[in-house]
Amino acid sequence: MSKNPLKNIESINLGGGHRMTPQRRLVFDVLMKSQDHPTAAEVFMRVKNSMDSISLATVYNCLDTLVSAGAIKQVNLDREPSRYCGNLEPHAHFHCESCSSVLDIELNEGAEASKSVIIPKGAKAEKFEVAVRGKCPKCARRRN
Amino acid sequence: MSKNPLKNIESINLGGGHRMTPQRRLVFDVLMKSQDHPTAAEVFMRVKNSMDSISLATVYNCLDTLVSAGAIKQVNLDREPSRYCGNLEPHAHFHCESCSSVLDIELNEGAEASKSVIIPKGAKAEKFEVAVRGKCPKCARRRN
DNA sequence: TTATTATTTAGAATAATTCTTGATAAAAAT
DNA sequence: ATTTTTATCAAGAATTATTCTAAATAATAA
Repeated sequence: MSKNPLKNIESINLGGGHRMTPQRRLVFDVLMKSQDHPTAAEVFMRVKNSMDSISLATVYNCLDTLVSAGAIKQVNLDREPSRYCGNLEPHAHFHCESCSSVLDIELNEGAEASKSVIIPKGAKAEKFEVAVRGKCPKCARRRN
Repeated sequence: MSKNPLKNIESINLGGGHRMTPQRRLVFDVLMKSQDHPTAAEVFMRVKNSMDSISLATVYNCLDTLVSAGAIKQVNLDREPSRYCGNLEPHAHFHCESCSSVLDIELNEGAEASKSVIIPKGAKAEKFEVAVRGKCPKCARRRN
């Protein structure tokens, strides 16, 4: 189960007249239940179990809406399909170069990523993102 | 001019029987002369000035070969087209959310990004990447 | 109710990138 | 020097993730 301070979907304010719909609820629930970082296509397959009539376009729409509302996170690594993440706690991502899986990794208190770079004069830094690439525990063990 | 320890293209070993060709040389030269981080399409346009017959597919091929050889870097931010970077010095990227430009930013000695995250037991971290998002000096000034 | 606005769906469209194929060129072998 | 092998190039087709379009449906507001 992902760490998400939103007790449930009902507490999400989608904003701007957006409605909470069965489709959005299901997409959100799937992400809350997911340990991995599914792509839109994977979310689609999982949601289809509960609602066979849902379309891939709707899954994309729902994911976009939930990302905009700050209810979930979108994770982009390299040129691979976007992945989605229900963990709203600040964290970074570990990207396995062997199996392409994505793992959440914890941030070290007191060693913020923001301290590791020198922001150019006049620029306004808003978000810092750390991505680690390598071999996940499973793949490292198999030494492939 | 990008910081690149390779004096010139001739010193690049492409490896595995790969040849240094006029097209690869030109693509490399364009990146050496670029301050920005051009996309493949932009590299294509710039290279076309020197060699009108070159094709976009060839530019993609050359970029891939040069990236594999370690002569240039590929920079992927969000789902935007890949950008290419002739700066081989360790550095991070600042991504402007207003104009989509990409700036190289320096790393702070002694505050390595690797210290900011906790690598899972058993995983082998190979590369650390810091990306900063915000407004570049130009866009921050215009407050848009 | 009626009018307005948001949502869903299926499929078409888009765009970056990769793949395919035949032609060309360079390198290696004879 | 030819022949053979291998690598490269170019044009365009194919792929794939994602977005867009348009019509149907549903929810909300008037």
